Amino acid sequence: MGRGKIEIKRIENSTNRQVTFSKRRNGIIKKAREISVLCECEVSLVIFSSQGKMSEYCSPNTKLPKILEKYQQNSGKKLWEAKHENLSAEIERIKRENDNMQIELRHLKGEDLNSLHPRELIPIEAALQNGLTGVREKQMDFLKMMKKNERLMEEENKRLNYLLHHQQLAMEGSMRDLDIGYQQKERAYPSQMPITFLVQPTQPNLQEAK
Amino acid sequence: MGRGKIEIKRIENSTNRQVTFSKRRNGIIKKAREISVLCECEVSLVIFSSQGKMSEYCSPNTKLPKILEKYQQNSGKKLWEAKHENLSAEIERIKRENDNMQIELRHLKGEDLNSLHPRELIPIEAALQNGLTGVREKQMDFLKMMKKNERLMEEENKRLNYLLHHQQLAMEGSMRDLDIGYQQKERAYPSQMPITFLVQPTQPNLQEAK
DNA sequence: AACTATTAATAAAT
DNA sequence: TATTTATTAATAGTT
Repeated sequence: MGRGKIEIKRIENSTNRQVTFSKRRNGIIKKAREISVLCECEVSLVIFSSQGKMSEYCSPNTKLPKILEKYQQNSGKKLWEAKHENLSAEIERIKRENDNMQIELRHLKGEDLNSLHPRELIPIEAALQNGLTGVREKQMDFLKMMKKNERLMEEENKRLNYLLHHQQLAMEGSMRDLDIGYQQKERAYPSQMPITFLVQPTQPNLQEAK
Repeated sequence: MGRGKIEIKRIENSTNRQVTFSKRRNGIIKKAREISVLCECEVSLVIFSSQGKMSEYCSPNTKLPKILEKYQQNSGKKLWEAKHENLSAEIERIKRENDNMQIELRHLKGEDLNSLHPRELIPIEAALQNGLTGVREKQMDFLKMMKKNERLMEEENKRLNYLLHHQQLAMEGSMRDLDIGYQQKERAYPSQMPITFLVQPTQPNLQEAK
């Protein structure tokens, strides 16, 4: 059709090819729309020109993903399924793992025990006993550490008390040399205890052991 | 084109529509092939008839997935990416769940306790104590049930013993009436115990309670 | 981008 | 369903 018949092979003249592309692209898109309307069918048409420009037609009331889904089912070809299969398999694997842990957890919490054989209770009991021992050991560790810290704090306290007391004695001595009246007023407060209580030992290390 | 002009709207006559579909489908596929050859472009055409039959054309040296990949890039539309993202998100979610359970399990098993604050040990200890109580309760239940079954079996045994004994006495009675000499020979074996031991009570139900 | 001679597609008939 | 044919539609080459 046209002023002359043409062979169906690549059009060498670039401009010509470009023009023909434009005309035929419009033609084929029109045809696609026509068949979809006339015959109530789903059509998906995607064209990339040699310059990479995209044109598309998709029949109304239809979305490309839907058509592609059907395409996969019909052709048995994998478009993106392969990518998804990996992910789906991964999900399955993790879910199974999850379920197993869930069951184990429930058993350890004393739930769903009726489904178990008496034999199966034994390792669970052992694990619980073991865990309890571990937790209590850890608690004892903490207790010991706290006691140790307390002891250290007491000693530090004593040491600071001692230092303070001596410092005060020294200060009182030098003040007495400067102003006897003022010093006497100060002396009305018992000096040792209040000052000592203001001293805070550094935060004891509760995470000592690893 | 044809014997008359037609309006572009659904062809109501089913046969006609079918015929037109067939002709135009061939036509559009031919056009698709022609433009792809003449103009060196990539074409993907998928058609589903109203009966659900699929036809397709894909330009040579091209695969549909490749075209669709380009389609996604060009259109910005998500064909399968959305699904992909959903699956990935799902995986993340389950993995997090998984990790949490793993940690809980390890703690219950007395592992990785050093990372915990002493405060956090308390609920763990409680859960373990609770679980242990549950498991031991269940074990006690089984024990009780077994003892009960044993008692039932003993009683059944006694009953069967009693019945057997009486039956034997009855048999001996009637045999004595028939043949005194033969019967005396039989009497040489003590009859009660061996026969009784051959009686097996029916399988006791170990899964009684729910 | 518009025109038009010519081919191609196809609607209706067979 | 396939073929034929009259007619319309598409388009190659031209302007």
